Amino acid sequence: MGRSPCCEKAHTNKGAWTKEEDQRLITYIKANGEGCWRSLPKAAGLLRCGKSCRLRWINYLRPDLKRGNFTEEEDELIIKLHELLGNKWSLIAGRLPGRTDNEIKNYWNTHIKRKLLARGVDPQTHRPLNVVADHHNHYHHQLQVQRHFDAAASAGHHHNHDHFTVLSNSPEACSHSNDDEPSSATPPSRHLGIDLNLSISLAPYQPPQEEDQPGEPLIKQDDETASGYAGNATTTVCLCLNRLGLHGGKRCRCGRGGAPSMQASTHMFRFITPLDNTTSTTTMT
DNA sequence: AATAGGGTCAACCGCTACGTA
DNA sequence: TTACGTAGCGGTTGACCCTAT
Repeated sequence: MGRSPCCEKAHTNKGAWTKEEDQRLITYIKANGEGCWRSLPKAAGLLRCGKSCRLRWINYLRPDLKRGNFTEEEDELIIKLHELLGNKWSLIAGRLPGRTDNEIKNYWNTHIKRKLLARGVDPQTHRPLNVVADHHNHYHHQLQVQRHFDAAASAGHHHNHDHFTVLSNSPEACSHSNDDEPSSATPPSRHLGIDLNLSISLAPYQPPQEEDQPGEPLIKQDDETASGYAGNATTTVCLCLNRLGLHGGKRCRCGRGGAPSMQASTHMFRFITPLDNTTSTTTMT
């Protein structure tokens, strides 16, 4: 019955990490890099579950972590991203370099929730507490945006600061929003006041150089990021939903996504998101 | 000084998604 | 197509810390 445990529980430490354990983990990852968390504990000489090692590294030991208090700007960004994405902490964390999903989740639950309540705003719906909200439409909008995020996040970029833009440039892009949905009134390439210029990146987020041109609803992928790691090799990311992923430097041949015949311009991909029987065309550049 | 209560946050747990054989 | 293994995510827990009494 039930699933098998992720590791041998009988011989693993639990609870707080010691300095010695931390040092072992740091030393091992510096020498061998991240990855293969299951086998890492044994290789590093740690009596820990692989999941525990991964969590410890990601949430505490990673050298690029920004420790310390959240700034007011970070607060507001988290609030806006949460309004857009809901409890997608890893995606929110991707927009806040040096912050972890766990840290943001904790901060949300301990500080921001209270802050919003003090403002008279419901932390879940981001609507005034005295308004009976139409949650369905709000959820629907979030879901659709999340599908875009999830799709790209699934390309294996989870903790590498994926950053996306949902460019709601056309009425169709927000046709699922109800009238009081804030996004319906936001100008192109901005959503809830956030620059959501969409790109998928394995590198830390860099703000876009210039405004995007108005046009179709877009999910944008930077040229640099389209190449995976910022380098010369071009690794195409296919975002056709069923075949999402990296294709080893070759364009996807699924016929819907990055097939060369689909688009004359380079780095431009399209995919169709069959959401509730409406066709949402998304373009990748 | 002792202690109760609340706040914070690191860590764990269970689940899902995805890759591969 | 299916089964299995692994990585990652989000919710929850509990130990520790701080403050008020």
